[in-house]
Amino acid sequence: MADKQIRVRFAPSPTGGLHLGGVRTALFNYLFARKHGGKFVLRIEDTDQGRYVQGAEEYILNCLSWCGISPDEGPHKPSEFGPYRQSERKARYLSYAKKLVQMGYAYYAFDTPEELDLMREKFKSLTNPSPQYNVITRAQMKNSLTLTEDEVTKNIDNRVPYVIRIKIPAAQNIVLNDMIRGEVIFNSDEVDDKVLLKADGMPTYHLAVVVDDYEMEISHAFRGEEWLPSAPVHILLWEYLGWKTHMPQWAHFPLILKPDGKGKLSKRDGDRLGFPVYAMDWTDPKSGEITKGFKEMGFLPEAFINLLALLGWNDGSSQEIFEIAELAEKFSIERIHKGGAKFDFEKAKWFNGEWIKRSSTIDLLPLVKKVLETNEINSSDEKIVALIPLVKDRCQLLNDFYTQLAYFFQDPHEIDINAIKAKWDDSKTTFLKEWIEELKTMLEWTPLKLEDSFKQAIASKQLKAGELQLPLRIMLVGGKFGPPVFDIASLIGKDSTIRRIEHSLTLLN
RNA sequence: GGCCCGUUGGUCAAUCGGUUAAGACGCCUCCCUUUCACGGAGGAAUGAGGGGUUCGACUCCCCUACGGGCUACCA
Repeated sequence: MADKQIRVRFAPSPTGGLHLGGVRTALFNYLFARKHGGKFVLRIEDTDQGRYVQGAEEYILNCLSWCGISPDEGPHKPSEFGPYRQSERKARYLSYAKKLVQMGYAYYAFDTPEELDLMREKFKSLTNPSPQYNVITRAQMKNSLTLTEDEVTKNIDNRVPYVIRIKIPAAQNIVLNDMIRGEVIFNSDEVDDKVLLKADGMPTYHLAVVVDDYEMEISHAFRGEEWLPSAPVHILLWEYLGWKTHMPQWAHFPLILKPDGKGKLSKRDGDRLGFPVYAMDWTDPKSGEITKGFKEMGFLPEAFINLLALLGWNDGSSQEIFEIAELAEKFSIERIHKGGAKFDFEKAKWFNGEWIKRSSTIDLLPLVKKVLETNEINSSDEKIVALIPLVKDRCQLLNDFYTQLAYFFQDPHEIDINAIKAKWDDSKTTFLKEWIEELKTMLEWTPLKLEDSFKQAIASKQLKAGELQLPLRIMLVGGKFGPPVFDIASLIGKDSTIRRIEHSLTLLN
């Protein structure tokens, strides 16, 4: 294994939006490949024609590309290991399935869905609510183990629909060596005769994953923990196909769980709790329904990757902010947790805030510009460049730049006038009216001059700066937030400053 | 129900037999700041329970409890 090329794969099925757990699996694969100088391949598991969704494959590629973890090989970048869509590899699965039947490791089964239901109903008991198709039950079903050879060939000739099932041996220990969990032992009596080849001629995941991992020379196979129970089927298949010595090293990643209750995180939880679950916006081609993604929610890909990497993995130090190259350097499968992690959106936002703070103005410029544009604010680059340093410490999501910047471009839509009213009186109105007159004659419109002017005027009226500076801010920006007030006044200009004060004054009457 | 995986503060988590059980998010207090953030200093908060093994267990073993996954001609 040491001298073998490291090859890993991410194998999503194109059924919809790309879940953050999927991105993390892709990321861990990518990091492992980078760390060991291997190849990261994308394989599309589109064997379920009923669940296939138009556009999902391209969308997945876009997500990975946005995250900066584009695969080295895949349908978009073929090499000698292709094709990379399982639907395009159909013929191979059939021939391997037949080979397994010939060798006695699999068999034809002609049971209809109704007959399967019937069987499950018949064998159902309190102690066994979901009977399997296994050593016991297969003897009573319609398959090439119970039928005569003639009957079987007749069925096939008559195009009676059939599936091919693996024939799980009785009373055998199947050992999985998992890089994260160590040795996991399964008893073959507990695993059922999984369908390998479906009636439509397509393989199930079980067959496809081992055929493809073998043919694509995958050295390490990583996937979510939900696959652990079917691992014995895959191990048996590697053995039966005579490829045991080529079997990849397995690792089953812990699941990403719902923040509140129980269970793995789903798209629904995001909708319910108000945070994204998909990497990017996903539009369902049938319903047209849009599901929000991290990208559109205002996440930086660097932050997204960073927070995902730390969900179930750490380098053993207390460092939390990593860029992708550093992750690739420090990553190791052995340091991945065994237990699932609840997703915490607050912490996710913190990561993003850290990355915004770390990003340069120039890197932020196009992103901020876009946020402003989607809110119908068009501005020169120069102005945005001047503004970004003023507010970026106040933004956790890119979209926060809109709230933090809008009042530089337009008068505030809403003014928290009640916050002013509470401690207002005529003397303050008078003061501002007089100060406006002074502003009108002001030649140098700089923060410093403005502050001087304001403070001197205040002093001469025997008022306190604190009592008027906050109201002034609210008049200019609409609320209690934003950079130093005289910076704002200076940047929005004389006319806007005076207009906004006057407007608030009329509201106060 | 069965099988499998897991279990350190509310959350993410360090520890790989000997520590006052790190750090981070969130929360609270204070400082900085006549706003909000950022930053700084503090604070509350953790080994599921019970048995072993050991001079010594968060760490190793067993049982229980709890959580999760799987149990499709879906992946």
